[in-house]
Amino acid sequence: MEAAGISPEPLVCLRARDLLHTVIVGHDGAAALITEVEAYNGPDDPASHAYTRTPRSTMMYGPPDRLYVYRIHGHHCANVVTSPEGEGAAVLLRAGRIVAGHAQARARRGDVADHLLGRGPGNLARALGITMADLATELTDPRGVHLAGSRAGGGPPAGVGVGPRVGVRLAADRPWRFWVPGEPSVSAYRRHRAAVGDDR
DNA sequence: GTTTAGATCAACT
DNA sequence: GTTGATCTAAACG
Repeated sequence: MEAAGISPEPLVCLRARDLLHTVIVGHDGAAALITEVEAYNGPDDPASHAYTRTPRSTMMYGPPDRLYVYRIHGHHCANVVTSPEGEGAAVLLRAGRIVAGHAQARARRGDVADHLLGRGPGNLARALGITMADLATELTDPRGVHLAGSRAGGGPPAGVGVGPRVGVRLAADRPWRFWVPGEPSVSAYRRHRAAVGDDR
């Protein structure tokens, strides 16, 4: 019997919330205020690449504040490893508002409206110039792609939107997506066509 | 065995 | 028209 058991959010969700309204600096001066993220909880999350442990996913089990990049549909997606060594949790950067280097971002993305430059994980990565070459980048090292030390959006967001992750097939109902309400750069929810929930 | 490159198609703008 | 923690297949060790 579930005694009013609202399952507590894993730590990675708190880290995901923390990343909102922080700035990620990409290549050639392009930078984005993070407005939408998703949490992936390693071995306890069927939707995570770390669910099966391989030489590749081992990187996610490594030290935090490193960049995990993967390809999908010919695009790249950027994740931040957030957990201490051994846990394999990471946060997908789903959207951001370009706050610097608009010209560079637009050169890579094409001539689109500002709020569309970093809308969606593939677009955000492209706007920032992130590719597989940036895999395992130290996000604390200002020489390359990195996270700004502190929030530059005027502080933490007033409220945070919460909902299920976009486009995942497995564990589709876990509300581990977080976004800044009112941000036009946040993408709409799209459920996977063959989405499957958890059995627990 | 694992990893990267490309593609498909429902949902979105 | 555009996008994407899916999917298949080719490349690699």
